[in-house]
Amino acid sequence: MLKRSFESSGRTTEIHPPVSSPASTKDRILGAAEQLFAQRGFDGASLRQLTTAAGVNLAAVNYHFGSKEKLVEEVFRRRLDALNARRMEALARLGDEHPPTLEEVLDAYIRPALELSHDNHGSLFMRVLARAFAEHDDTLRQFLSENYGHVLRQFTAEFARLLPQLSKQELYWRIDLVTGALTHAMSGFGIIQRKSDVSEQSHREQTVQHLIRFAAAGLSHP
Amino acid sequence: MLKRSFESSGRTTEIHPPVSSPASTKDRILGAAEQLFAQRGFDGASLRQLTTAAGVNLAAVNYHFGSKEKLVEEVFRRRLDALNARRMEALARLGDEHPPTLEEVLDAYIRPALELSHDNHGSLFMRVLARAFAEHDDTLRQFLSENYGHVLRQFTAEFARLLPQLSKQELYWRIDLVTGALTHAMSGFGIIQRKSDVSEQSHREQTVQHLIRFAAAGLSHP
DNA sequence: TCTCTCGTCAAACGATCGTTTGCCGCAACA
DNA sequence: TGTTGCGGCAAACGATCGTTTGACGAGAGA
Repeated sequence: MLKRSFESSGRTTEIHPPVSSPASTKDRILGAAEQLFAQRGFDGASLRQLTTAAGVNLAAVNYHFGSKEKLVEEVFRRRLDALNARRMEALARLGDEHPPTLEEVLDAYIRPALELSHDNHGSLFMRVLARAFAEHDDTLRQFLSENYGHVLRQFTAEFARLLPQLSKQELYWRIDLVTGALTHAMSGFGIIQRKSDVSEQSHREQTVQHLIRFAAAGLSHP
Repeated sequence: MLKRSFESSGRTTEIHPPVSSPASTKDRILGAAEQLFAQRGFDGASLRQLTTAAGVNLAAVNYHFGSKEKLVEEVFRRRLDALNARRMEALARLGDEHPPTLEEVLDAYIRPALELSHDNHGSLFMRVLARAFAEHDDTLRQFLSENYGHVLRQFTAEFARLLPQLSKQELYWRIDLVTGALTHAMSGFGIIQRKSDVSEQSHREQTVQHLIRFAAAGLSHP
């Protein structure tokens, strides 16, 4: 019957994701979609598998999201809105006292992503993100560029200020390589085994430091 | 009717790929498959699109390769056999006179891949490879590990010898990050625009040096 | 109480998928 | 000159895909 448009899909009524105890149909779909998209890809996961896993009717996806493609976008939006907001906050907080160092800027970029990838379902989402990078789907790339391009531009400007010796072309090159390394690592290829004698938190801190030092070396080498 | 097994598929009669002027049906399929897999993914490219592009009958794929999955493997095998052979040759050639440097080992690993990615269809194949990394398809990963794992192990051993200060865990970590960066870059994300005033060859040489220095910095930073 | 909207549901739609079938023509070989 | 087997072809197979439909019940508002 009535189909709610993508832009007005309840974003005023519920600011934060699930919270409600049994989880709404929309949130159950989003959760199952994230998991199945990560495991089998956007095309590989069918709406029938997805709705069965979520315990909802097949038609629910088209009713609540309009189409499978819109569902994909919503999966991204739900995570990336929070992720990039935290990145921007962290970056803004840096300039308060002194000009930030390269490692501090990298920390602002990397730490929110790593915290997300250590969430309950966050690591699944990082795989989804890696898939999106590998698939040269223009529609999805345009969506990402339009909605979150300003974050990358802001960080790029910061890197350019910190690495004035690099030409624009060189800088873009290195940022691209760093992006590839981080995406690859955080999508779960990097088998970051936590030893049983270190806490979850200290392990994460070690990983953050590891990634930051690698990225800093790749960006600033002579 | 008769279906030739995967292992004996004419690898004795024609050592090198196409060469024959109008190209055999098998090679036309392989070429079209490489292109379409790169553009639309393994699932996204249908056998009908593929055989139409190749100018062959729909049934030809199952006749010559047995199944779509076997075709995927053959696409990989055709490129990776040559690629990894050249890598191993380059690595073996290094030890002749003096113990190799880190940059020389990286050169042996990177240069063959970059030359492939600048080939006619080679760059398409690097995209296929990036997709394979992103898709956590166990069958495909096992195939890659079984057939080309020894190459990665050989280079890893060389890196371990050159970077004795790193723990095993640290070394694996860094190799993984470098792998992600190189895969990402060479699959065509890195927009390596060649300026019109430099030759193709000198541009490639610059790119090789760029990647080597980035990888060396990431591997050996304190 | 009547009406209308919303969410859910089973069922079906047409399209497309990978694979299989049976037939045909050509070339090699006896 | 028959026979045999390989490769190509159109056509169809059953399965699965994303999407749409129409009916049904619960709940809010008049």
